[in-house]
Amino acid sequence: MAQKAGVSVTTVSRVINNSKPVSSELRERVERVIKETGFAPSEVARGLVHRKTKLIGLMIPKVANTFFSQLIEGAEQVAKANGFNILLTVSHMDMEKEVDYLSIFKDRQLDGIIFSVSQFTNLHRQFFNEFEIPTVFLGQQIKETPYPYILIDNFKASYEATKYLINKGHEKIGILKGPDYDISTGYERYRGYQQALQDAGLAVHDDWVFSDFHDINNGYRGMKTIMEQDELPTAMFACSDVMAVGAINYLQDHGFRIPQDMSIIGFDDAELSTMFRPKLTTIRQDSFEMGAEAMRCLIEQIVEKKTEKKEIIFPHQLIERESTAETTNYLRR
Amino acid sequence: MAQKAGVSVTTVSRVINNSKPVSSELRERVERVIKETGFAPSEVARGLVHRKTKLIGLMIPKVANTFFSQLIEGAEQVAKANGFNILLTVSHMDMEKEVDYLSIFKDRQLDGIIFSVSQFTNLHRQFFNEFEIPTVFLGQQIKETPYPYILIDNFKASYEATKYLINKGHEKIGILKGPDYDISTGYERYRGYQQALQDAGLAVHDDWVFSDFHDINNGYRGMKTIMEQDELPTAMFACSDVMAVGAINYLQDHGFRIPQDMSIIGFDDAELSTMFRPKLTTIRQDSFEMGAEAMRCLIEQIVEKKTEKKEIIFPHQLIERESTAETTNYLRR
DNA sequence: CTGTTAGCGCGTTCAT
DNA sequence: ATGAACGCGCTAACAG
Repeated sequence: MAQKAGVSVTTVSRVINNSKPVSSELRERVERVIKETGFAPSEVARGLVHRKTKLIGLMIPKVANTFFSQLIEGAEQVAKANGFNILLTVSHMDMEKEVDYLSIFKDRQLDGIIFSVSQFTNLHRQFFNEFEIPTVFLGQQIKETPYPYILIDNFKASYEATKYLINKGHEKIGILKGPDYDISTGYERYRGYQQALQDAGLAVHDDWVFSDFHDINNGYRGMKTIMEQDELPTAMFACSDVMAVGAINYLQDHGFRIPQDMSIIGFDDAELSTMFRPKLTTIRQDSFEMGAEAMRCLIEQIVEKKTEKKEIIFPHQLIERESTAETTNYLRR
Repeated sequence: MAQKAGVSVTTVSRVINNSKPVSSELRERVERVIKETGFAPSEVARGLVHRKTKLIGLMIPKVANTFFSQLIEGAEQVAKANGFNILLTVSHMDMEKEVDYLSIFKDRQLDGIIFSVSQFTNLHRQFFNEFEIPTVFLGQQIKETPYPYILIDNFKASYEATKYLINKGHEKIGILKGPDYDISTGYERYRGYQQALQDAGLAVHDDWVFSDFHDINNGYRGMKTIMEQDELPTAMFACSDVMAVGAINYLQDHGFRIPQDMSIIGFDDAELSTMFRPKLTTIRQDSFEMGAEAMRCLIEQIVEKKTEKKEIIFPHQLIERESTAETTNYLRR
């Protein structure tokens, strides 16, 4: 390339990067050859020199889930706009895999990491102690690293969801939640639910609590389990829209009407929640924007070369639709 | 690292790669230091030497779509198992972006590309003429490159879907399809529909043909448009489950019953199709496995260092559920 | 303004 | 069995 234009590689580098003045004659000559050959500098070699790869590691538990797939799109868009690309990994909630991927991120010298941790174990701790790499945590309050995290106030949102049901006259309220070790959808959301009940002088009924991964079948199973109890709730707080839909499926399949026979509130406001009938009353969180903001925050760390502990709390919003109603002549077994 | 162990970098390289015999004494010494320091070789530098990055570029039009999100998971899993990682890009059906990303893939010296093209333009052609990089096309029959493509037989699948409706006694059948330039979901599926009608001596009714991106709102809009005609179909072939769901939403919102008043068959067999009520009759395609197979095929090209034109046709399957029925006293306006 | 030199962190000769 | 020297493709520092 350089000799084709009859100049030194340095000159080529200079016209490409506009890093130093080059006489218009040489510049033109170089530019012409670039056009002709379609030459473009190797990002790998550049990465070696600059110790920057312009690559962001994005690690999430699952792709096939509206929350995360939207989040990916938000992150990708911001990354692209700033000249970064995304290396995507899927952890499937497997903590060993997570740590494994972290070390791959390090070896590949990624410029930064956006990480939706399932659980912060000692191995995670060790990694972040040992290596310094700009990071943004997603969905969990990771307080023991110097890096920002971004999430909604799960406790508050769940408190509001439960309170909303209580205000509708419900006193018997069950919950379909994530696994216990999932801090946000398993632990925090349960806490909010619990607190709301307690503040209203209502008791938590253990038989109405069901925990598992968020998928439709578990929603179905969870609702089934609960409907097999002697005493039945009149409303359910589902910690995800898919859980809510699974629950509604079970109920409808067994002759119950929503919301007349059971009120159900979901969480996420996935596309699902408006295409499903009845349309879901739910808690909205803007996952696309959360992905975008996480990426912005990360890129800021990278270019400013400094990270400050930040807590970014995203707003949530209760959206009332058709799956919830006032308590009135509700069925009893 | 090398001096910490009191050996040359070469020796370190040898124990890490097991490339040449090293005395057990030095080996142990090196291994100990590796353990202690957590040293791992820079993948970037390795990439520069080997001209291999162990990175696969995956380009798809959208993430938040079951078909693609499952496909990503399939591809990621196989990549991971073979020591590759995925650089993910989202094209949003924008052809300029596609070409843009292709050139990024080249500059980053990715080892291979999995590419869901929206439309193969001259710029695409030019790229693949100019540069040699292992590729697998996804979802479209790209015949003009030496690279394999993988897809289902869209024509046949649509033919079967339409035929199924005809066998149920339907003679007035509409279609909700992708945009015209989308070869697979817009063009091929329409062709299959058309051919099935023709073979049955039925005419294509242009007023019952609606084309747009596959999303729920367009399904709703499309169905609305069609239901505003003077003459109405008794069955619809929706070229995606989301379109089908949008259509059903419109119909149900306006007092029609599915399948009694209108039969609807979808396409994809997304998770959606069983959680929605009525459960969707649909054409199943295994997107997870397609992603996995695409990745296998690509990695094979990479390691064997030779590519042969292959056409991989994936099986599809009609799954009968609740959204379709025999024609009987169907409504007329 | 331009070219030469050095070095980013490895792997791969080629000597020893 | 080991290490020194070279090169992967690029940019930064130094000369001229």
